[in-house]
Amino acid sequence: MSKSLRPAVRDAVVLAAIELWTECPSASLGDIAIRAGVGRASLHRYFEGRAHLAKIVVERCMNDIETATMEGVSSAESPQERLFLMLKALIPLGDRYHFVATIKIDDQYIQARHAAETRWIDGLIDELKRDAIVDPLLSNQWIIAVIDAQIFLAWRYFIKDAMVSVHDVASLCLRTILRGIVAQSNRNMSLGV
Amino acid sequence: MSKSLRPAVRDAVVLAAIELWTECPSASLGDIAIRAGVGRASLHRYFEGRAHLAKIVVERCMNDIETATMEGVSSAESPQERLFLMLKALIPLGDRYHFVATIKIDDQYIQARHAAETRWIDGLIDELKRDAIVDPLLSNQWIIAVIDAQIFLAWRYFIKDAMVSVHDVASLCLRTILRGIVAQSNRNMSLGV
DNA sequence: ACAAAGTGAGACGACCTTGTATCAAATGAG
DNA sequence: CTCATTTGATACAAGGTCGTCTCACTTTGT
Repeated sequence: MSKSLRPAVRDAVVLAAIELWTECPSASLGDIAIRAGVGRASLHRYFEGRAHLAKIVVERCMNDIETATMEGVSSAESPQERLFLMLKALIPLGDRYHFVATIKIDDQYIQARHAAETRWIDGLIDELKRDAIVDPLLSNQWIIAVIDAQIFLAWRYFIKDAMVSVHDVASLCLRTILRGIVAQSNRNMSLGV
Repeated sequence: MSKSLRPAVRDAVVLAAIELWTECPSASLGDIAIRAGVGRASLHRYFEGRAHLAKIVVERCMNDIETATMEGVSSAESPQERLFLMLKALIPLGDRYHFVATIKIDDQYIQARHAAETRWIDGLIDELKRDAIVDPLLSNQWIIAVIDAQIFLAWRYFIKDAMVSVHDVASLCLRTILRGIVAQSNRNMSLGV
C-alpha cells in the first residue's frame, strides 16, 4: 500500500473530514468522500479505515496548529504579546483546535504531542503570572480551559463566516479572556459574591 | 400506547440519555437502555424512537433549566445579582444546558422555547449594559456565547467530579466572565493591540 | 501515442443499530 | 392469593456503514 498516490486527493479527504467531523463527529466515510469529491473506494485506498483517517486528521491538525503557533509567536517580545499572537494564529484554526481537543484517540504518540502542546500554554501562563498579568490564584487548568473555549467560540462566531478580520477577533478574544465583558467605567467594581 | 407505565423507568432512560449523549451524541439506544438498567424492549415501550427520545430529553432539560433559573433568580435585587444567581442555578445543569444548546432538533415548539430562553438572557444583558456593568460595545450574541461556554466549562471542570462547591464555582465563573483572568494589580493595563 | 498508474462506480458480505413481535418470568393492586 | 400488567430476554427483518473487490474509464509520464 503506497502512502501517497495523489497528495491532492489525500488532502481533499483530510480537509473534508475536518469540516464534516467538526459539525458532526459521526459523519460517515461515504459522506466525507462525497464532500471531498472523491469515490468512496479511493478514500479506502488512502486510509485503512475510520480510526486511521481520524489519526491522520489529528496529526494534520496538530501540525497546522504547531506551525501556525510557532511562526505566529516568534516575533513576540513579551508574554502578553505572545498570548495575543497565539490567539491570532490559533483562532483561524479554531475548527482544528476544537477537533484535536475533543476527539478521543487511543494513541500514545498523539497523546504525547497533545500533552506537549498543553505544556507549552501552561508555560506561557506561568510567564503571564510571573509578570503579574494573570491572576496567580487562578489554576492554570481553568485558564487553559477558558482560552481553549474562547478560541473555538471566536472561530465559530466570526471566522467561520468571515465576518470580521482575524486581528479584530483576536483583539476581542484577548480582551474577553483578560478583562472579561465588564464596562470600562466599572473596571474596579466589586463582584459582591 | 400509554404515556407513563412506570415513571421511574421513563426517568431512568431520560437520565441515562442525558449522560451518554453528553459525552457521545451518537450513543446507541441499546447502550442507553443498559446504562438505565432497563431492557432495550422497554425503552421502545416508552419512546417511539431515537428522535422521540431526543425530543423528550430536550424538553426535560429545558424544564429543569427553566425551573432552576426562575427559582434561583427570584430573589435577585439587581441585574448583576441576577446574573450571578443564574450562573449558580445553571452551572449544576451544565450538561443539560450544553445538550440543549448543541443538539439539532427540527421541532418548532422546541425552537420557540429555546428562542425564549435566549431572549431572557438577552434582556438580562441589556439590563447589565444599562447599569454600565457590561460594556455596551460588545454584541449580545458574543456575550451570550461567552456565558454559555463558561457554564459548560464550569460544569465539566468542577461540578462533574464534585470538586468544588457550586457557590465557589459560580463565583469563579462570574469573575472570569465579567473581569477575565487578569491580575488585580493590572486591572487598568493596556491590552496593547 | 502508449503503457502504467490511478480513478469512480458498483457489487458484495459482515457488522451494528433500530424497530417490532413473542414469550416466560416478575411485579403490583385488590 | 390471584390476575392483569409490566418486565427482560430473544429473535427477526430492514436499513446504514464499513471494508474489499472487480472492472471499465481517465489521467499521468514518457
